[in-house]
Amino acid sequence: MNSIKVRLPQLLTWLGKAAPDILLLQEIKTVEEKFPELEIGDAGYNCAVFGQKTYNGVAILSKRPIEDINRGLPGNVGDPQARYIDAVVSGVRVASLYLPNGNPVNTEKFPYKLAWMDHLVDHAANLLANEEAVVLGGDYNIIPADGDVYDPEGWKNDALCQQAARARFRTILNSGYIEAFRALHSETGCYSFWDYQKGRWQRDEGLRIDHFLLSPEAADRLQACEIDRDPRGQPKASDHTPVWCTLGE
DNA sequence: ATGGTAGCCTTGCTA
Repeated sequence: MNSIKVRLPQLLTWLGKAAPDILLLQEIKTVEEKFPELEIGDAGYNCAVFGQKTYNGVAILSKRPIEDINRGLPGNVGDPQARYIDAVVSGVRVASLYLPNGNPVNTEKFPYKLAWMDHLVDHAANLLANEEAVVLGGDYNIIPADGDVYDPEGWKNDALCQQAARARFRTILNSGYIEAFRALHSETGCYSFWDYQKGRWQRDEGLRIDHFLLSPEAADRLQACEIDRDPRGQPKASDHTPVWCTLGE
């Protein structure tokens, strides 16, 4: 979302219109003490926040009570970056994650991304053992396939397209998760992010990097998954736009 | 033409 402080009005507008039961936020760019819990509470939502000054920061908003909150990616001890929070809402384990970008590839940022993904692979597999509905949602900074980027050739060397990163993403899928949007849609050219620069939004030159991964118990309940492009076209928009999914009983 | 925009505070770094 690129700053909760700047985009609180847009967030409240969207909450009022879309009225989701749960909202997963990434890149709030602030600490828990400065998170606008009062305003969001007035809108009818509880908050669970794992914040950080300046960069990163994730949160879960929910109409229903948020239970068993866990801050930080289990197993990734000592990680100074706030990129993962999970909790239980209405019996569903829900995670909001902000996977490292990894660019430039020839710096320490890329191995940090891969190491973070290795922990996510392990944690996702561990969650499957509980045989509960699990939804791992957020900014994965992974372009799963060439149909998910406007210029695959131009992006092939970017960290978001690297084989090593895509392979780890597929490992999670192979372990038993489905990627909700792709499970329900075969069409390409559907994007969740458009860079601020070079008129990418106006040209519809985007990336699909925001995903929901669902355990079998959640996948059985999946009814719909869509991208709401409307907020990206509004004034002072985030460079990401909301992706949503619905689970039945 | 190694550009361009946005947000944070570290007026450079991250995306």
